[in-house]
Amino acid sequence: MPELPEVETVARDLRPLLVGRTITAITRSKLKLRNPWWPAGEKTHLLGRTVLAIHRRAKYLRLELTGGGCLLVHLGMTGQFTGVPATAPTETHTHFVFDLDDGRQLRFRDARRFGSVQLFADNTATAAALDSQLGWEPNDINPADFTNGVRMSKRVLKVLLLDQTFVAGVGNIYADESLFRAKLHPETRGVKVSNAACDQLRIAIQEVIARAIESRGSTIRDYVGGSGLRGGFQHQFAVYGRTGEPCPTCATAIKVIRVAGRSSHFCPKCQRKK
DNA sequence: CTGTAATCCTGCGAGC
DNA sequence: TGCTCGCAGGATTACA
Repeated sequence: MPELPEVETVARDLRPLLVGRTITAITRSKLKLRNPWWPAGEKTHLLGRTVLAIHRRAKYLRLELTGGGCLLVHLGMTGQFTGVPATAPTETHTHFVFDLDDGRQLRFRDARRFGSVQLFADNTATAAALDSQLGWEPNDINPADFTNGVRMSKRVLKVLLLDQTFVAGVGNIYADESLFRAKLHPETRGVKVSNAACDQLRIAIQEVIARAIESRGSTIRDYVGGSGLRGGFQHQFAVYGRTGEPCPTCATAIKVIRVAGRSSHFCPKCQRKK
């Protein structure tokens, strides 16, 4: 599941392959992705445009183009966004192929089509619109505002961490790993969390995300980086997907429950509900 | 405000 | 061996 660390890895991988390259051709499958390729009123063109920069915000990638436009990409659940030699065989579920001027191709592949690729005419406006809809980047959380936000909320912590308008970029895996690291139960409500525990949670999120980026993200099944390499952080999971296995701290069996429709893994001894 | 559930979609593994 | 079923869960929306 591509979350912030996976998307960041794709951005880092793609920068040396894409920045300065010009798009010379586009091939597209007929199958619909989550959002329209040409959003209403955004008609512009992509052929002949050069990639100026690649930006990541939360789980979104934005390719800034010459001519003022941008390509906005979300990997959804199973999306892959890779730069490969044009001679590489095209795999099933490839929905976009962008030919580049150096003999490589930028490809978007997504079996379940929860992802999207959209072309916007105004890069600046697109960046601003994203910003207005998203909360803090984990490495840019305001500590006092974070604590206030948690303590003013009656929602359970798991739901709060998945809320992209609060902290942006955390998904199911890193929410569970962060809560374990902060020793907080996923069903504890924000109002019940002490100031000190809020600080621990904020730091836990930042550390988990940073460690995951260092390991190039997590590959459960589908995820690969921008050069096609799998991630490595799945080998460092403390709780996610480890139901019944021993807690790394106390060896108690990890439990899984459903919170807001999502599987939530935790140690019943280290993470007591408050 | 908060919560629940449905929606989009395919692949895979469990169970029979 | 081949079938059905449940599950995976990011973002959004409808509804209680």
